[in-house]
Amino acid sequence: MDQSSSSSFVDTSLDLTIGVTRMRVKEDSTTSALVDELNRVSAENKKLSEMLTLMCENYNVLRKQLMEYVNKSNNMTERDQTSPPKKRKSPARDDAVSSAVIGGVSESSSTDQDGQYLCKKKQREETVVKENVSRVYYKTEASDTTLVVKDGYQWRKYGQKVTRDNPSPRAYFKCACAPSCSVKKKVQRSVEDQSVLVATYEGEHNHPMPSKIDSNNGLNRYISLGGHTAPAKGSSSLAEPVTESKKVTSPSRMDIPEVQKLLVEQMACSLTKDPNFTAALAAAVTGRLYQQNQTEK
DNA sequence: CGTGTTTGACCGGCGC
DNA sequence: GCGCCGGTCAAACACG
Repeated sequence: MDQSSSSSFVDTSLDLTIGVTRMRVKEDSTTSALVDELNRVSAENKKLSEMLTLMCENYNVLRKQLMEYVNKSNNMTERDQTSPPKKRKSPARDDAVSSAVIGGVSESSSTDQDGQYLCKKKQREETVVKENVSRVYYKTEASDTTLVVKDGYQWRKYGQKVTRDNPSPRAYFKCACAPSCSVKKKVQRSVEDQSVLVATYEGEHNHPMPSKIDSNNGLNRYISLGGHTAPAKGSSSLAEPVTESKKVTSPSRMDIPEVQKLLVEQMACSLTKDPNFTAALAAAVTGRLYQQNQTEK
């Protein structure tokens, strides 16, 4: 994963204050100076665009590799599971779990997510075959204390527990769409990021999706990896129903341009949340306006 | 009153 | 065998 390391640390910071200081020194600057400044900014913008493009390409390559890896691993562990889920316990819970990644959130992987809990589990369960389990990350407001994930299906909550590895309570849901459907899901906040809900789905729905609720919600954004999906920032834990039909082995349904578009949105969102960036941007804008006023007089 | 949620009790697996 | 812990049950409760 050399490419990721090289692309993940691309410095996209803009030194927007340079123009301001220069403008104050050269209050009587000519139009050519302005053009030079404009050219410089344009060049920098172009450079940043190229870097972003490179980053997107690297991201796509990594994504492709991950999907291939997930497909390969699931071909070996899945599809021979015919026995229904046990009533009580399914010990091999997390082995075949692959995770979705939320754009803008540093959800590295399921191994980082669960930390030592997963490490301990994996030590004794590496060879155990398991049922169809998927994990989905939902970005929510940190202040939102509800563990409700609207993913298109109807769920009935049947329990809640505080687990040892996570101070946040874990909610247990059963599919309420059909009595014969034994799909369960567990929803718990991420240890690392309280604004992220981790929903673990067990089993497969043996019925169609009841409704297309929330499908008209344009705020729903997902970046899927290896058959898992996750909403983007500001989606308020609403999920597109179509994502539920996906399984671990299914490839991403999102087109590459769509992913790139979302990536850009996530980066923009991250930048706008950076106080240093907004301060620098404000200084640059005010400086530019000041300069324009000076030149017009 | 019906339906969904909450929450304490209980069950069973697992490690020591 | 015992205790811990995750998962489930079911009575109590809330709400429309």
